[in-house]
Amino acid sequence: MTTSIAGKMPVGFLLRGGRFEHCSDQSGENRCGGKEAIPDRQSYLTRSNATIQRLSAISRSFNARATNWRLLPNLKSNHFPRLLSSGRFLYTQTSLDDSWTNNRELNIDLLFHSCTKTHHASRLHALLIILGKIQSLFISTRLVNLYANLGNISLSQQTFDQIQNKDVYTWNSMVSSYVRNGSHNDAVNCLYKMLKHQIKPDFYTFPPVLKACRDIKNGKRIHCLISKTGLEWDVYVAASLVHMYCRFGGFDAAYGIFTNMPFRDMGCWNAIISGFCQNGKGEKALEILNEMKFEGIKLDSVTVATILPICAQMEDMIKGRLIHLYVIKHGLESDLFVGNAFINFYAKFTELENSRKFFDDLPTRDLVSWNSIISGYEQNGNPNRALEFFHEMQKDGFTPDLLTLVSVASSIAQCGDTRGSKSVHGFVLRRYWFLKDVIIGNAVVDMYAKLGNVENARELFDRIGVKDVVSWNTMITGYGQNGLASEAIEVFQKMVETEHVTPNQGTWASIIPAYAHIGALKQGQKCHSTVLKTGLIPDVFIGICLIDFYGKCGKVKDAMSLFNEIPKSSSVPWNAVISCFGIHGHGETSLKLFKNMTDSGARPDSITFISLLSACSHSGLIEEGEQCFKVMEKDYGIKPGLKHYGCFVDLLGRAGELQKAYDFIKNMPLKPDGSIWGALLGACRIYGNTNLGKVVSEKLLEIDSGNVGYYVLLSNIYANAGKWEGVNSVRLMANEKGLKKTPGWSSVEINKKMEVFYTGNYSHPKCDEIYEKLEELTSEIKVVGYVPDYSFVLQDVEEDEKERILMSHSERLAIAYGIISTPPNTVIRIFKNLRVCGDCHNATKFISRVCDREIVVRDSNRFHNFKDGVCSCGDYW
DNA sequence: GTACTATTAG
Repeated sequence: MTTSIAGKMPVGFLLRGGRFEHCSDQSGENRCGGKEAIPDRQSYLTRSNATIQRLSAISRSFNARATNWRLLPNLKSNHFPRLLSSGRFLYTQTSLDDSWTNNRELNIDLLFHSCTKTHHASRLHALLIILGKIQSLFISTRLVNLYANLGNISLSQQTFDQIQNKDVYTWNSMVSSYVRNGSHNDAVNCLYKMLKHQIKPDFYTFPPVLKACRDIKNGKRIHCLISKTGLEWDVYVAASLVHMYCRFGGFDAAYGIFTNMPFRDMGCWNAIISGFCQNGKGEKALEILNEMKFEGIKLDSVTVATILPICAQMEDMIKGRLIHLYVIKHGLESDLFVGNAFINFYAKFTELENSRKFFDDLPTRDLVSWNSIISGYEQNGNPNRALEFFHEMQKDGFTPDLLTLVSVASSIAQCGDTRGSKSVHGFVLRRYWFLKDVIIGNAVVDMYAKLGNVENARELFDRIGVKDVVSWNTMITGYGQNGLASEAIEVFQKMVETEHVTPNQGTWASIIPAYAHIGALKQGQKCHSTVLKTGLIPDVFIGICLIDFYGKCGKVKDAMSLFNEIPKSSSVPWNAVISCFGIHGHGETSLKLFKNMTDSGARPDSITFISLLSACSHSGLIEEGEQCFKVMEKDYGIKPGLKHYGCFVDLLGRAGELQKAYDFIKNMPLKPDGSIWGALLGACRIYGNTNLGKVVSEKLLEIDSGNVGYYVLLSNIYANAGKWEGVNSVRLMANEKGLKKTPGWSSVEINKKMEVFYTGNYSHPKCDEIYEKLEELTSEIKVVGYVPDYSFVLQDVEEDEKERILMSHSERLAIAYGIISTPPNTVIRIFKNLRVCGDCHNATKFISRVCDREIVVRDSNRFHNFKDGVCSCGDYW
């Protein structure tokens, strides 16, 4: 907590109307709002009698049976501790009891140790004044330290100011109090004040001051001062100097001091190692570690705790394991810092059993241990276990901190626990943590977004005062993952306009998928060029996003050349490129890539097989698909999930194997969900199988009666067969349920701007021109053989009305607009949110021929490349 | 004096 905030908060105790109350605790809640000062020794000493009487009154109210005491020395053992206690002071109470009953001197040391809140300290402060102990320089200095340790720098400073004849020890305490509470400038100024008072700094003074230096200039100035006092080669001071230089990138200076030191203890070695580690010189740190070993010096717990995160960062599992052996050999396993470091180390390598072992074996645990194990489980996809640890931790008496809640928020999101999310939000809100650090704000925004609650996410996002890059990225991703690409783009644009934030790799990895989603080729390409300019490639993350992006925008070649550039250490780039060829109907290429993948040693995962199966399905590769399905579990140990079954049903269905698909569903070990029956229903529509369609739709409406898509499909089937009563009854059913059809829309990118068209919409400014063009096109294509297929019109109306309905389908509007707004020979790229209508598919083939244009349509399912009157995917939409 | 935890992204 900074001075300015703490300074505004009245903290301490009040003697008001016989009530002894504290008005504030560490959380900064101000309960009485009155002005407050720290206990003033003079007034207490002169008014001590009155005070004692008041104290006795209060004590009586604490303990009704106690009446016979007036003066301090006559206090009964069970009264006075009560005065100091506030529920958590049990330890003190017993120790005081002891001192009192045995007529011994108060154990002040114990009292100091028992203070865990500012108001405890204030009461102790009062007690010390009453007992006259405050005159002791030693005790008053301890109070300065105590307040600082409890995070109350303003009381610490006030206590310090009241001390007369301060010695070095007092000044040193004040300096380090400032540093501990983040008041860096105050610390440095305190040193200068101390010099002004002609107090000579000693080797306890400089280390904290060096820690407080915020820039190299200040650091060098302090270095000069140190040289003048002749303390330069003190081990503590020198180690601090080394660390200070490292912090500002002065590695040579640091190493220079280090090598010139006449004597080096463990701390010095650790200081330079940690200095290098924390400032991005992990390799150099490991070199020094070797040097150290060469000199026969053994690592201690600090060295281990410093070096382990570097091993994790450099993905050097082996080095970590060697250190583990070393630790066992030298009995450092039960060290708290070492244990915590290992919990994190193993969690990073997904070896939770090892993390768990360290956690279980720790003789004492601290908050970091709990946070580490919670985040370990959370990061490794076991949010339930993480939450169990969270509860266990509280049972164990630990108060969660901000970082605990970061992990908890993510766990709650992973569990899909909407109610829990509100609790998390409230928990953080009540503690004012949103003001303390952006991290927690970002985590909660992300939690809401992951739970699909974008409104709450946005509201909180807007409230975050100082947003950092991650805040923006989180919001962009949140929108993107909830299918709200245009909102994501809007946030991104706002971000670009905001000063002090520059997009980083995370930003690109969030915005590029949004552009991919709506097929905004030009805007995505602009991102790509910006990325190249900023030199962020070959970042694997962005590379993969771009592969996916180019794939979805129909630029298979670009996707492939990017794929060739990036490292392929995991399955993810492979998955991206396999699915890219899959959606374009190049199933064979996908299969070939899969072979390359396994040859290269990359391990396929469940997503690989989803991409692969859907690739087979898009290309009608039944046998290959069946083979994939078999191999998946047998050779790679991946249990097929619902998505895999869905792809496979789709594969059989598209190939016309309706009965086979139906039998397959009936025999599958998992309970089929809507998407699986939906795939079969889609196939029934393609092959006009009304009977099976009816059976399947009954199953579907049992499981998922709220999904409009299925009603639409079923009514499609009826309409196809000319059974208009069926169409009407389905429509009636859907209406009864209050379901509305998802409006179909298509977009086309003109001049780097996305234009969106809704089916049957006449509101576009160029509407007349568009319809004019469409009428012209329709008559032109009719000449070359286009026959409208009215089965795609679900309304039972006259033929010319049906033609008008087909013409106003969003994809056709977008194509017509594309043709009138772009120069000849330009490729027209359309994106449609639903599946392309079959008649539109047919019409587009003819349009591509009469206009001599290449038209690429990406719908919710796949790609359709139209050129010279043919479509790359045949007549199969 | 030196040490262990940190959110987003396919």
